[in-house]
Amino acid sequence: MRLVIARCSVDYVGRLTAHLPEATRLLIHKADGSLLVHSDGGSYKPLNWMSPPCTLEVVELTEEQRLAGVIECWEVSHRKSGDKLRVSIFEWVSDERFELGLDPGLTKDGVESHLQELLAAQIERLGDGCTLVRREHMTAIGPVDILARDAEGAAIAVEIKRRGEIDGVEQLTRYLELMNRDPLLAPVRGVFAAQEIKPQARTLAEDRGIRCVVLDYDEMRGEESGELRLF
Amino acid sequence: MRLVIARCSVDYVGRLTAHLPEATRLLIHKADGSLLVHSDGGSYKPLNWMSPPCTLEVVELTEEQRLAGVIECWEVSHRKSGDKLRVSIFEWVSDERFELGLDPGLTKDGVESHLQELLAAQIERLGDGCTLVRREHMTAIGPVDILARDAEGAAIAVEIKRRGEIDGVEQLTRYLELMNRDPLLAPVRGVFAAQEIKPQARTLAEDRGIRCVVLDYDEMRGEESGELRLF
DNA sequence: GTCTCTATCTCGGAC
DNA sequence: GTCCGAGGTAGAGAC
Repeated sequence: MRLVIARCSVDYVGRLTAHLPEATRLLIHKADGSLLVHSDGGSYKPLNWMSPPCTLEVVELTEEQRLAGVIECWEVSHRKSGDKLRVSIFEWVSDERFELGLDPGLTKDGVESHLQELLAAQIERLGDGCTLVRREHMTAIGPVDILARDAEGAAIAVEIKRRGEIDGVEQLTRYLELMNRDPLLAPVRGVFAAQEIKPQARTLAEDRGIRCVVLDYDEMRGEESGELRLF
Repeated sequence: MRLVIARCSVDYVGRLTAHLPEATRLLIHKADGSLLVHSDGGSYKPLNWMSPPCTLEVVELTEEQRLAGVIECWEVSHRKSGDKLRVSIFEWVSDERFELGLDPGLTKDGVESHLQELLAAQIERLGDGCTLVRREHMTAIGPVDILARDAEGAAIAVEIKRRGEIDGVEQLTRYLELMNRDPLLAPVRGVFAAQEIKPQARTLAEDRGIRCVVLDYDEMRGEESGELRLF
């Protein structure tokens, strides 16, 4: 990894055109060839960048650049898309290299799949007498998160999100339309389950006869660990 | 901006739980308090991070940590959500500070708004005799990108995307449903215009009677500059 | 390879 | 502030 602090301007030409005026910034050139341009704020996302696979080339300065005060120019090109990042350097502040080695990487827990797991194990949260048919029930246009049956045996299709927004309702609507054409399943009712459901999404869902269920993640996790203690 | 290279492990507790095992990494502590943890690859997105507004605190080491070889421990807490990032440092490799100052920021060009501008100026691409009514025509659920009328005076609602995908068709469908309830506008036809239209989106659109129009950005830009030259 | 959906999405704009 | 839509979305997983 090469870390450079320099006064520079940056131009990107690719899926869009973008320009960064001259200022002092952090340039991170990673071992995989990628380049990140960071300012001292506006976290996480670089001001500009080039993703791997790409190559950095120090290019010859034109007379025009030299007169403008440029002392070095980098051209970072994406190997497939042809996108280009041009960094014009006006002043070096710092330039260092470090050997970091491979990173063991991040382990995560607590996302949508966990919610799905918990709801499958606590399917009665959909209503008394509900039973699980299966998780990831396949349809022609993709898997429905949970397929269940109510106390009377009628099918229920459940779409689970961490945050329930309009596109989740649309997704469930497409599944329901398709599943209701299957005489073995129809009629299928829809349930939109999420930790948090946005007002617009709730309105759209209820307008379409889809029931909204807010899931309490901590409570569900507590119930799971409580059950585990019984064994 | 403080740049640290250190052997460290990182734990995040917040919207999810995540852990990074001990390894040498780059820690970027920005002027706004945010912290980024980067490895030497997998560009753009940090392995872990904390967004502003947040505060970094050097916390007392427990006996357990000391025995495990930790020499310093940071706790970065988000001021509102309570999310926490804990960085346990085992070895310092480098530690430097730089004054970068405020960044003038990025200027962009070439996105959806420009496509909208161009299509408004070249509205005949929708068909001979078409006329522009207005851009960003407001409806109760949001603005329609372009409202136009065909040679016969019938209304046309246009949704513009850089890449036309299913959710864009759903969005236009919602607008059309609403607009067709308005006796002053109805009947309103839909046009889905994009630089590139995905097969699934095209199928869905045509199934709903929405016409698909592929926009050639370079050609439209050329026509614009060609017209400008005439003046 | 393609397509699809998630994301500690981030970011900006409107209300 | 909240809500909503766009993104050079990126990234993972299924087919």
